[in-house]
Amino acid sequence: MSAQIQDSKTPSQLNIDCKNCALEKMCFPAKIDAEELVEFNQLVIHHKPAKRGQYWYRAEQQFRSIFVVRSGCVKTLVITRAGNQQIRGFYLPGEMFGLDALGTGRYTTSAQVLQSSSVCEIPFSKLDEICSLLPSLQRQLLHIMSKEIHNEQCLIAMLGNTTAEERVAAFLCSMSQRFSLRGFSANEFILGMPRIDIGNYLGLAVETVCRVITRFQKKRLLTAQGKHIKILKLEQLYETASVTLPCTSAPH
Amino acid sequence: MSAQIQDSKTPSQLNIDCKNCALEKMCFPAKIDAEELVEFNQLVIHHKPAKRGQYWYRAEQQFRSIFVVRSGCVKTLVITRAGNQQIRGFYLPGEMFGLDALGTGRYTTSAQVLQSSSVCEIPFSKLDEICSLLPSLQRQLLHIMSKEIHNEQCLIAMLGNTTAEERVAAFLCSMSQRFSLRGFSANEFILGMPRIDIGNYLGLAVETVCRVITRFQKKRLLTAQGKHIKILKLEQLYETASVTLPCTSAPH
DNA sequence: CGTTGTCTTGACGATTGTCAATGGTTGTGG
DNA sequence: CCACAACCATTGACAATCGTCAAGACAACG
Repeated sequence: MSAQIQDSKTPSQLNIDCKNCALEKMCFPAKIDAEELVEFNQLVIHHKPAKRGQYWYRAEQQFRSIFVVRSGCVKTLVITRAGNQQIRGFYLPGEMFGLDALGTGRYTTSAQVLQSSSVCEIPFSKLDEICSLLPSLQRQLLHIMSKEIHNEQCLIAMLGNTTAEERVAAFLCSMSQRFSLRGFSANEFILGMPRIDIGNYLGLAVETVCRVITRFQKKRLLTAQGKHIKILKLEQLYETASVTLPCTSAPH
Repeated sequence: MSAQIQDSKTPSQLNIDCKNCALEKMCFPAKIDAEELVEFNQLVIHHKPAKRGQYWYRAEQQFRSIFVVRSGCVKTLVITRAGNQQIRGFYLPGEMFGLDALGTGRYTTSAQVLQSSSVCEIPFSKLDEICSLLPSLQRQLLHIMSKEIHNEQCLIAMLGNTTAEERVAAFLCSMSQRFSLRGFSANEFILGMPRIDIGNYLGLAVETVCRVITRFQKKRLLTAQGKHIKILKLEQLYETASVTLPCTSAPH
């Protein structure tokens, strides 16, 4: 089952350069200098936008690349023994996925496009070569991975909360934070994923997610029209989330 | 608040050598050669056993070292806004903690001794130096971090389960696996942590953890006498856990 | 403009948290 | 070795929360 995105159409590279990318400051090459950036740019595959539902890789496939979201939203998931999908993470612009495969040599999750999104692919064999020449890049990679660990610890914090309100609040705070760190508004954003995926991710039924959001609206903490979220009382939302945020993905 | 373990008594180094350590095969220097191991061993601080309740580091403190559990059990935790502790992870012999600090330069959790345990400390500044000389060690560090990411994804999987039975089953399976990977029995082990910490970790009340374990005993899936767990039907426990395990810490 | 998927709400039953009580375990100091 | 004090594990009763089922509104998309 070679079910990569290349199956249906072969996406060619776009004429995009790391140097001009809006994400440059928060992406992989954030701390390397101009000359090195040119070199780095050459190994990156800047894919054309991919449509909803398509896969960047599937669980068990051999590790080949690390990916960075340029726009849109990507989710990672596994299929449980019962045959259900369980969502492991959402990735917003500037965030990196595929890192978990580095240790085992195989992807442990599948990565699927949620909103149509553009993604950059960094083949690891080449990255590894370059890293051994550029200590700063090597260090940058370590930092990104450490941040990833930190992010996941924060997700764990979120899921460790016992009540649905705490979890949903923590989820929204984490989203707010991630958007904010990428230069978007911390108070108003469009969620890239449907409620059912949020529920799956948080270990809650869709209906519970909806009801909690409705409750938050009645308390005037926020307004929500579908995926469009506007947070009115961020501080109070953080209090509801209870756990020690801020947590997620600072620019690398 | 300099609340490290050194406060009460200054633990001196033990006369222990990485070369003779039972964990050598699954620890940090697993893949480096004999000469390099000597060098590596010199930078490791082999601490004397620490007592229950003592801290190895606290959240917000400046990152200085990575730690490896040699024996016993260590938990990492944060204090929530409400002033409660939330447990982020348990670390068994051969497992490494403190990795999340690498990116931010500060520990994001506090690390506290559960069962009295021995720990090795690896000062990072020196490790960083050695790593730039030994590419194999550098690569090993990346692998360890990637594994850590994978582990946490598995925890996320566990917490993403909606029912208490699924969560507790997943927790026990994960423990079974981790013990097994370290050469202990997969079916019979002593949990290093009290029920209340398991509950906290899983987002469940203590009583629920107890009741689920009692239910498992009635179903003859396992027997439990306090912390002593004996799994009778591991396969069925995995089915109850639902999520795709195996997941945790393969030897690095 | 219909089709499909998503969001929202209500009703009800199952699960889980809270409170309270009891017995067991572990560790400490005499 | 014993006695005591913490701490821990377990169980029951009851209330709150959450999942399930069902139905309808809304939105996105071809």
